[in-house]
Amino acid sequence: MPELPEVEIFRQYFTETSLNQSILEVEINHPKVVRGHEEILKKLAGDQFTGAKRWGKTMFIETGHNHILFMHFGMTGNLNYYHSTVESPKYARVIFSFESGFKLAYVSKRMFGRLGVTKSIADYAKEKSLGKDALEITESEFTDALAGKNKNIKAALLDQQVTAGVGNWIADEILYQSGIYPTTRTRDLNRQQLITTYKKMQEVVKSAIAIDAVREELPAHYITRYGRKTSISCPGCSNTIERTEVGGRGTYACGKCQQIY
DNA sequence: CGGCCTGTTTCCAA
DNA sequence: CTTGGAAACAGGCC
Repeated sequence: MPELPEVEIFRQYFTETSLNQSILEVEINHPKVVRGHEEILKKLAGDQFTGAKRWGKTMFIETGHNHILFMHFGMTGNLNYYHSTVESPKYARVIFSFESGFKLAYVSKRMFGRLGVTKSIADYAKEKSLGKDALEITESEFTDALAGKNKNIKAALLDQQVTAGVGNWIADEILYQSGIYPTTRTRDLNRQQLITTYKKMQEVVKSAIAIDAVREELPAHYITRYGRKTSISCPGCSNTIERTEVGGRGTYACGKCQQIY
């Protein structure tokens, strides 16, 4: 699930459910997903969550004190808010109980995600070398960050140090919408093509957020609408969308509508 | 049983 | 320093 749009929806969900109520207890069902000392997470008991921000695929939760809870969701994480009379969701790895009788679970099936406490968002971003968020980065910052890179454009888009938030399916969609084949070397793209890529990145990310990151509701001219199980035909030319591997990741593209430059 | 997966890190090679 | 490949993490689904 969690690329930028999904994490943004998690952030909205969190904001609507979990703010400004006392935390009674922090239950750690699986210590492996906690980065750093478990004790520091437990100390959130008695505190409250006061706000939530997002940078790329990471969510940052502000508290009444001077520490920030970060959550990264890996490939299979999400949040679940429910009443304590209801059974906790499967794969709930960390559970925050509130005075209200509700709970918030950090759910992670494959446990690739991590959560923990950091001093500030800037500290975390620096430690992880996060580039500017895909929605925050300006056109010229984006083209500057890509200029001269020798790696293929898909790998560059996935590089969180270039811009943070783009994941595998968004990268495929950006390149499909831009008419650029994923293996094109970044330095072989001219400025105008990089600007197109930037604009399509904004468009894809924003439209995914607008439909609450429910893939099936993406526009009909998107190729990533149906996930990756069924073979689909290109909305532009009706050829079958090909599946290849680029940078070790499954990649979908149209060999006719996307050019190698 | 084998292959695949919306992510990241680490190690190694060129 | 840059790039890319492979493995590892864990659990399911087809």
